[in-house]
Amino acid sequence: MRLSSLTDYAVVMLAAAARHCGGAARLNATLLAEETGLPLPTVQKLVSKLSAAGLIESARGTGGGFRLSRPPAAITLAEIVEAIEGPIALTACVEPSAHECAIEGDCRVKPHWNVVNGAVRGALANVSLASLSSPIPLARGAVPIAVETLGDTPSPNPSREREGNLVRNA
Amino acid sequence: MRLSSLTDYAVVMLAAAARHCGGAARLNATLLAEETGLPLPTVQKLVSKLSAAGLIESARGTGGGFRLSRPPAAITLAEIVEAIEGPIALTACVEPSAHECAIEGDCRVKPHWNVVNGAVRGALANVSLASLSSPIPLARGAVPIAVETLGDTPSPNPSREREGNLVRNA
DNA sequence: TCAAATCGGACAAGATCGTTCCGATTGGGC
DNA sequence: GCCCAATCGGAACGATCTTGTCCGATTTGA
Repeated sequence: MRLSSLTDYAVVMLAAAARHCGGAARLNATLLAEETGLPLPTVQKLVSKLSAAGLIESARGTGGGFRLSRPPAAITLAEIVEAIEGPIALTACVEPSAHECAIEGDCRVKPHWNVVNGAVRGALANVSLASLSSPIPLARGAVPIAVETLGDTPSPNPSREREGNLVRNA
Repeated sequence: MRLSSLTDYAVVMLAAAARHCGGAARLNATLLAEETGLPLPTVQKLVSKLSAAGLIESARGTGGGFRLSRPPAAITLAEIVEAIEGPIALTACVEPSAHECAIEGDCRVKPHWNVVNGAVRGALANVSLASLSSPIPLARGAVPIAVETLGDTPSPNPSREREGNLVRNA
């Protein structure tokens, strides 16, 4: 239930790019690497994936670089996640490709996964890059926030630590 | 953005348990392993985690077994996910433990992650185990389904295949 | 006292993730 | 018209995590 680190980095990088004249100016990977604190090769890889997904337009050669292909308000978090990690699919069931789940027709759980998957994707699609780069977090009315029993479960398996993440500035 | 396989198996296992007299009868791991097609050691590991999380009550010794500690309608999908994978945290930012994200106070993206994380968790908390084991998927009114631009992005990186999943019956 | 069943830890195999390096391509300067 | 510099793009490597399995310890009923 965690996004990959690359997705996290991509959000930070795109948010930084959105603050540069709303994506109108042309940026290069070196500049953004210095600004965000991410390693340059990592930024380059992100640029590759985001360009392949159509979220940014890149130009090669001297003085080249890239810029957002759309205004930040028209880019959703769901698109960023899908650009880096592929289609949003909580389980193998909801992916369109064929899977060898025995007695797929009789599975009573499978139909529900599509609903849950759509709900999760909707939560991500409600967040735009523009709101992500704004200084104050505005709780959108369309996003349901349900954190009722968050302090009940006292960290079932606290052995799941991953401290080795890259230091980043944003 | 994908749940682990063990979480998928836990849902299948609990849904099968819920269908046994609503969790009133006492079950054992061997019976459920045969019924779901999951390997017995995997079911045993799941029973351990779910018992530690308080979702099921287990009794040792001859004639022992386990049963749901609550009615299926009172167990949510979010709780199952947290029991197996730990707290729901899309990024390292939203976890309560301290992280060395440089200039955390100046990060403009971090506050938004809490909102997004709550929305995703809310989508999972709206699904109960009872609805998960019902034959017909009822789209709950509280769950926002937004799949507007699902066919636009033509599978950015289709190399993400994971076919080696266990065959399961549900 | 024995048998049945859970509980906990340990282990190897596999896949995935993150990083780094190097080649291909393009545009400007001479 | 040619060369050089700067950049994107793809491939490969190592590290880390997850997964699946097994075995011994503990507990309870017959």
